[in-house]
Amino acid sequence: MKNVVSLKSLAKELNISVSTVSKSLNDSEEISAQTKERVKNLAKLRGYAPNPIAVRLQKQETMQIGVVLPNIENPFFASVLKGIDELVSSSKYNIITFLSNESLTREKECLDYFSQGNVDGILICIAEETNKKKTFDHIIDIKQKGIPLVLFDRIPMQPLGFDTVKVNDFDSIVRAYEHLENQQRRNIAFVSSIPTLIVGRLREDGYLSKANNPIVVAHEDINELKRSIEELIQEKKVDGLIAADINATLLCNSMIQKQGLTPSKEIALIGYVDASHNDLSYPKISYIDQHPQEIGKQTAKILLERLEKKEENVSTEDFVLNTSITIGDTSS
Amino acid sequence: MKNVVSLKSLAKELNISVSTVSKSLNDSEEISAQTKERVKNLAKLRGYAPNPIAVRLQKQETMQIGVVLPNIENPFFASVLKGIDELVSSSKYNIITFLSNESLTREKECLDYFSQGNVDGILICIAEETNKKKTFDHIIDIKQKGIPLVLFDRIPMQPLGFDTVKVNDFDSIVRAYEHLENQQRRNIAFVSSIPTLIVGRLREDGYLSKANNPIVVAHEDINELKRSIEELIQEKKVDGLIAADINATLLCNSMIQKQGLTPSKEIALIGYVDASHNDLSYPKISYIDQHPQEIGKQTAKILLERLEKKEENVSTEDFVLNTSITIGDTSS
DNA sequence: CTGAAAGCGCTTACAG
DNA sequence: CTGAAAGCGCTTACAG
Repeated sequence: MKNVVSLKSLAKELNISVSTVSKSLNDSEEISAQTKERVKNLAKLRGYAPNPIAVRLQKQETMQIGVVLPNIENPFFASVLKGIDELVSSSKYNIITFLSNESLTREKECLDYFSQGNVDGILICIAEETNKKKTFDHIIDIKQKGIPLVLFDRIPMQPLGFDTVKVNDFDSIVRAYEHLENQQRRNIAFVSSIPTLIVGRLREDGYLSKANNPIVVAHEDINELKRSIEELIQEKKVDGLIAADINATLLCNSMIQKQGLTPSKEIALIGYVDASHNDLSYPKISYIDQHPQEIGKQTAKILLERLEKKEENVSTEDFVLNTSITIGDTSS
Repeated sequence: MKNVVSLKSLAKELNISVSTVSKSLNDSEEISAQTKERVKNLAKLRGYAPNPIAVRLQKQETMQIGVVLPNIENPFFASVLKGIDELVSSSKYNIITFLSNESLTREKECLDYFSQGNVDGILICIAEETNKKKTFDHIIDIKQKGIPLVLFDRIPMQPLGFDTVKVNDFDSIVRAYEHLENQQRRNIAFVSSIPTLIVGRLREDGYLSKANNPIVVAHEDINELKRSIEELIQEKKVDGLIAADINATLLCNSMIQKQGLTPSKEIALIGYVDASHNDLSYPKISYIDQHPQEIGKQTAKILLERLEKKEENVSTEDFVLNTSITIGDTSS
């Protein structure tokens, strides 16, 4: 029903062989200009498009790139995906998107599927559960299959032997700290809802490297975190907050607002937010911009390059992208 | 390099024919239990997985579903995608995600690609540009190809002959209006950044059906909208705001906050927000919950059913899902 | 310059 | 119960 027009049907109509039709459409040197013309004209007329599945079987390429995202509802990953899409959509490849929903089991299923010959390359940010359990065998296995894979954002401390793309988390927080110091903030606390996540630990380390009397408030449970932040603010011992992730940032801002404090007066805040959302809000929260689209683009770029040159033994690279600080109303 | 283990290699190792191996692995009745055992054991031992491309070519199915989203950075669509993923990932299909980025041209490219035999079914929300130009030929063309397609969210007024899934936009706003009326709000304005979008018009119509002295503030340009909202609030002639979309909602809230007004006191607000973001914010904005994941699930469900029974001439259905109102701090 | 043949890795009537 | 053959729709050495 779909592709009634095939190489065979074109060949029959033109009274020539399938091979000649195929070669003509692929602009082979072997074929006379005249024949090519005839074939191409009819092909256009009949609206011929090669059956992609057949081409892939023949070429032994899937033309597809598998992407595993931990959580599409986190705007960070949505933007990363947009960046990936921008690069991939202008290549010959397509994206198959899988969501691990932070589950190790699901992540394994995704990689299993991918490694069964369904994709030519893989882009993955590991799930929270994977991060916690430090189980990476299913990822390392991909190497045996000869499928290029690029890790992004949450990069395990131990090298897994793949290209990686991340931002300078440690430095980002150091610079956020310095920014608050320049605002004469002297009692700066660190608030996190991702204490066990790799990026969360790096950010905390950045904070600890600067703070003389560190105050760290960290809970994975949002309600607990909320209560702790509330206490922290009510005690009035801090005049600056650095939040390690979007949830912590929103909670900090929310608690400050609820207390009726003036943004950036009694207490300054810098953290991580969704840029487009933040731009339309008041107060605009000062934030560390990770340029998620750039992360996506860089990740895709590396994979596309790998796919292009297909050399298996090239050593892997670790890309570290820079963040920038956008100052809003909560620190000025 | 990838699939060194194939039916052929298994057959050779077992000294039986490829067809017997194939049938054994597919649990054919024709094969003896003993042979099946031998084959399956070796297959497991060698880690055999059928080459998906070859299977697809044979079965004339791609096992893939194409999804076109206008804007992945809008949390609404991110959640819809999550809903779609939830259903599709437990089926035999996979999702190929394309982003139209609100461009008609890009949307056409996506559908062209899909219709060239790359997917078995399509899920699409049309781009803003498509909506504006009312150009739907590229969508209607899909019907000739016999590929099932389901439209969601932005459903053109004129029927295109496909299944559709949307929410009751008109009624949603009517109920939001009534909610504010119950709060003794008497001068309720309508604020929109999507005046030309189908859903925006329906929402506006809902508002107009209720308001005696309607005040509509609508601009696609965010900065203009911002100025207009500011004026509207400063004039102090309204005590209630209904926002038609996430951007309008955030701007309204931001302007109210900036004026130092107490949430829900001088002026009430209800609109559209990202639920998870809103839950962590203060003030929590009262909002119309569209249950985007449910939209995604319903959309995917319909397509999967179509794919299952493959009847071509079944009449199409229009599904209208209900929204609900979640009351926050901005109206109580 | 054109075409017959083999093959990509599978499935499935059909024969034995 | 097993296997040889044809075919899914292409591509590409190879012969002519």
